[in-house]
Formats: sequence, C-alpha cells, structure tokens
Amino acid sequence: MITKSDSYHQIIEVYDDLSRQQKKIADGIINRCDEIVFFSITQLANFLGVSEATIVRFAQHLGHKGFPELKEDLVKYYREYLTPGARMRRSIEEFPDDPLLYKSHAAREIQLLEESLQAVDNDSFVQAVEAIVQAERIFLFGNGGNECLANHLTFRLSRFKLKAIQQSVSGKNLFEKFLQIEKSDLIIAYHFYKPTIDFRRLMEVSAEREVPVLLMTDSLVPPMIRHAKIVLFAPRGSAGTFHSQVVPMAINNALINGVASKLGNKAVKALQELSDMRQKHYFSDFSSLISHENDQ
Amino acid sequence: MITKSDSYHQIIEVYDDLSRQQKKIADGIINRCDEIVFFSITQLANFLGVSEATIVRFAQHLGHKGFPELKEDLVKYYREYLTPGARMRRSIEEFPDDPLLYKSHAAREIQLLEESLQAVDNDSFVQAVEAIVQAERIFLFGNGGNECLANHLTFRLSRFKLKAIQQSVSGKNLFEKFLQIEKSDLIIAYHFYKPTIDFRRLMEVSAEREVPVLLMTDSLVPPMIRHAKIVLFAPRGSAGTFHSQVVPMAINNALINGVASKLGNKAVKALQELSDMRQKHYFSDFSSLISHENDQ
DNA sequence: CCAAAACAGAAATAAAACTTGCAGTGATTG
DNA sequence: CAATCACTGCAAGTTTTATTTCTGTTTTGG
Repeated sequence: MITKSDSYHQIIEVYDDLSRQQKKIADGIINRCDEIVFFSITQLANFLGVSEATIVRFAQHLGHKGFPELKEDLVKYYREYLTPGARMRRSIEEFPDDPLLYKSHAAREIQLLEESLQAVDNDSFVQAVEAIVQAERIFLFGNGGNECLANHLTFRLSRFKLKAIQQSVSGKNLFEKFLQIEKSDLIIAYHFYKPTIDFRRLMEVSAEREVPVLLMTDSLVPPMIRHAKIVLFAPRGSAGTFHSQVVPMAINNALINGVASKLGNKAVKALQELSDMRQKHYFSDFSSLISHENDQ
Repeated sequence: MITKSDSYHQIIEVYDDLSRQQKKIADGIINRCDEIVFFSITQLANFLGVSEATIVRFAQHLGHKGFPELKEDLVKYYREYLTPGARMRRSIEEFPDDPLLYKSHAAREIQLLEESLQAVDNDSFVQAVEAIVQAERIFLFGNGGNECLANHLTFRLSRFKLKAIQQSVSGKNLFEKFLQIEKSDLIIAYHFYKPTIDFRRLMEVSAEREVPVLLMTDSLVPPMIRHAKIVLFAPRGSAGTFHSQVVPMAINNALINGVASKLGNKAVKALQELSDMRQKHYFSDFSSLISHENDQ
C-alpha cells in the first residue's frame, strides 16, 4: 500500500511491482489517459479487457478508496498537467519524435508557446509596446541566429513609419554605431543563452549613455539582464535540442500587433501610404527597386 | 422537439426558445463546457443551481434519450472540435483579444500551428529535407517580411557546412544572381499571398534553367506553385489580422532538425568545428569579427 | 383576474456504476 | 507433487446516478 498524491506519476513509479492485468491498467492510464478520463469503470473494463474488480483493486492498491477517487485524480491531472501541447504530443506519439515528421516538430513548438504563456510577463510586454511607440528611433541588435528576429521587427515597424534601424554588426564597429544613439531612442536586443563580449559592451555602453534597452532573452542571469530596462523572457526549449526561434518570433508578432493597436489610425495610414506608392509605381520600370511583398 | 446532431451548436440555435432555468443550463454548457464534461448530473445540478429533473428534461428537449446521451455528445464535441488551441483561447476569453495581452496573441499562434499540422504535407516535408541535403548549393530568396525567414534558414544551414546563400535582392539584379545557379543547386523561395512580378521572373527563369525550387507559401493558386518542385504550405491566419511568420518559422525549424538528423554525424562535426574555432579565437582581438552567438 | 398551460423541484423509482466475497487458475516453493 | 500464494473474474450486494411521477408554482392568454 502506497501513499497517494499524484496518481499518474505514482503509477509510473510502482509500475514494475504491478501484476500482469494491473500493468494493462497502468499502460492504459499512461498512454490513453485522455480517453480514459471520460470512461466509467464498466467502459474501462471493456476497453482494457480487464474485470471491473481488478480496476477497483488497482485503485485501492494505489491508496484510493475506490475507482471514482482514482478517476477524480486522473481528471485533475488531465486538466492541470496535460496541457494542450502535451496532449498533442501524446496524440502523435505513436511515431515518437520522428525527425522526418513535421507534426512532431510542430507539437514541440506548440508546447514552447504554451510555456511562453506563463513565462512572458505581461507588464513587461505592455511596457515594451509603450517604449516602442514612444521612442524617437529604434535600434535593433541581433547577431547570428538572432539576426532574423531583428530583421523581422525592423521591417514591420518601418511599415508603421517608425524609425527602426537594424544593427547586426558586432565588435568595434559597435562603438561607431553608438555615436548616433540617444536617450530618447530605444535599443531592442535579442540575445540568448549567455552574454558574449559584444553583448556586454552593448549593454554597458547603453547604460552609460542612458539609452533604454528592451532585451529579449531566455536567460535571466544578472549579467544578462542587469542593464536592461525591459526584459521579455522567451523560453526556447531545453538544452539538447536545436533552439527554435518560434517563441521569440511569436513575441515579435505580438509586439507588432500591440504597437499597431497603440498607433491606431497612424498605423493604418502608414500602410495605406505604402499601398498607394506601390499602385503608382507598380507598372513602371522603377517597380523592381521597391519591395513588392504584398501581405499586409 | 428538435433533431439532434451537434448538441453544442444546437443549443445556441434554440437558445431563445428556452425557459429561464433551461437557459441557465445552456449558459453553463456554452461557457463552461470544459468543466461540465466531467460532471455527473448531480454535480451539474448543484453547480448550476438547477434541479436534476430540469437537466434531464433539457436533454430530452434537445432530442436525446436522457442526460448521459447529452453528456456523451458534449464529450465528443469537447474532444473533436474544441482543439487545444481553441480551448486555450476560450480559457483566456475573459479578456477577449486584448492587443495588449500577450496570451491573446500566443493563443492565436498556437491555433495557427495546429492548423499547420493538417496543412503541411509530410511527403513534401520529407522531400524538402532530402532536397536540401542533396543540393550542391542552396540559394534562398525572401523579400521584405520574408527576408527574416531566408536569413534564418541560411544561417542554420551554413552551420551544418551546407553552402547556403541568401539572395534577398529583387528586380533586374536577379538575373545577374542567376548566372551562377545550376541544376544541381536548390532554390528555396518564401513568397506569400499572390505572385509578384519578381516572383514570376524567379520561377520562370528557374524553370527554364531546370533548377529545382522549394517554395514556402500560403497560396496554392497555379501561378504561384506551377513551377515549384516542392511546395510547403504554411497557413498564416485569416486576412484582416497581420500575418504572422510563426508558422513558416516553425517549418524552417522543422526543416533544420530534419536536415540535422539526415546529416547525422556530419552535422555534429560541423558544429563542433565551429565551437573549436570559437574557443581558439575567443580571447584574441579577432574575436569580434566572428559571430559569438552561442546557442547550439 | 382567472383558468389553462407550462414549468420546476421533491420524492419515489429505475438504472447504472461501483464494491466485495468467493471460487477458480496458474505460478512458486518446500 | 502437493500446498500455498497471488491474482483474476464472476456474480451478488451496495451505493450512486438518472429518470419519472407527482405536486406546488409561475406564466400566459382570454
């Protein structure tokens, strides 16, 4: 007889000590929990090919009074811990983690996005939107794998007629770039894992010059975030897998939409202006010099 | 008496004809369906402040034999139609679509990723991975808002020592770029919505020169996909909202992981080489000339 | 304002879901 | 090889859940 608490994990723990039929039940609960939470004991017995009595005894063995108590526990687990993303992973787990199965990758991304729901502090998010809207100019720093993030946000903000400038260069050139940045501007920096020399320089100089910094990162160690005015925490999955830029990209997108709603009519006007300009020049030879990308 | 089929929508339809107490039940089912699917009739009666008899009559009014049948129907609805993303949206719908609420944006992204589970054809995905691994060189085309995607994939593929070259220029320069591209190469193009002049040119020339094209798009109209050898369909949400690059980014990431697994040891070696190079030069003055970005 | 109809809840009844005792089975051990 | 033990399903009980009936109440239409 074992003390109960979280039936699901408890089952995994005691699994080896279970009898043949009881293992059937345990397997069922572990693998098909999302179906089982809706079953009555009769349905479950038929589903698993086990007698109802065995199920009751199984529940009691786990320290419950009876089956309904076990089920309640499973429902609780199902609702609290089996997040939608986890459920999805489970649902495609018949082909587990096949790198040639898009679904398996997408499910992981969904899980990361879910984590970000908890991780991203909404006050910081609101502050970030506000800072972008207020800034005189916006300088975006992202190197290597983060260049795409800086690029993306720069492009979108520019479309709102905000003065967004992408600065992907690192090293000594950094200081030259810095000469033009002022207090009223905003620096947006994308930097993950741990601080590099360049990143430290960037943060120190911006602190010195009192330029506000919005930092997107997945690391909250002090050297990373010390000088940042606003920090957006973007979880990117556990080590061991290739880090994905999906969550930071989602945050970018949320920022863009947030900024758009803050700007309101201004944003609409800016987009309209762009659209008009395109119309005007579309058939001229000039056409190929301006971007034609034509989503909104 | 009404014919049954999908209780949930049926309830919404007949809502106005319901009595006061029955509306209570309907409200409960519509708003708190995800809790109610786990309730017995007794629990539900207490929860709603309605007698059990009324619930049974409600179920029968809807054309069911009794309460268990209605519940079964709701469970079915809950499991089939309330996708995880939809559930999440529902769960944060107390603050509906607040543009200053990160959760509200993230929930939408999750929904899009879910759609992509259906939309992305896995055969195409596998072909795409194969094509990338086989290609002599890879030329990536993405303009405007898609530049970030091309940039991202270029960076990652380069890290595997694949010869990935980003080509963001449009217009006449395009032809110059083309002189160096050959049959054994691969073109990866990101283009959404509808074909532009530049895009048509790109596709026509590549068809002429028989260079295989991997196209990522959200539009399947013939002019878009005619000449593409492999098409990856990346849904980006309904019109009216700003299109997000989260799904294409997720596909990028899936491709990267797919390629990594195909390359196997080769990929590991390439990454190791990079890491060694960093170690060697990290403390020298040379350091700032190479990328320090240090996630995997 | 009153009668007829519709409605809702309490209680009784029916139907399940659940538990337990018992006997049969097969494995283990002395 | 027989005795023991753990395990299981059957079937008979017990409890919980679901339905129906009955009765008082509210609503509706004249």
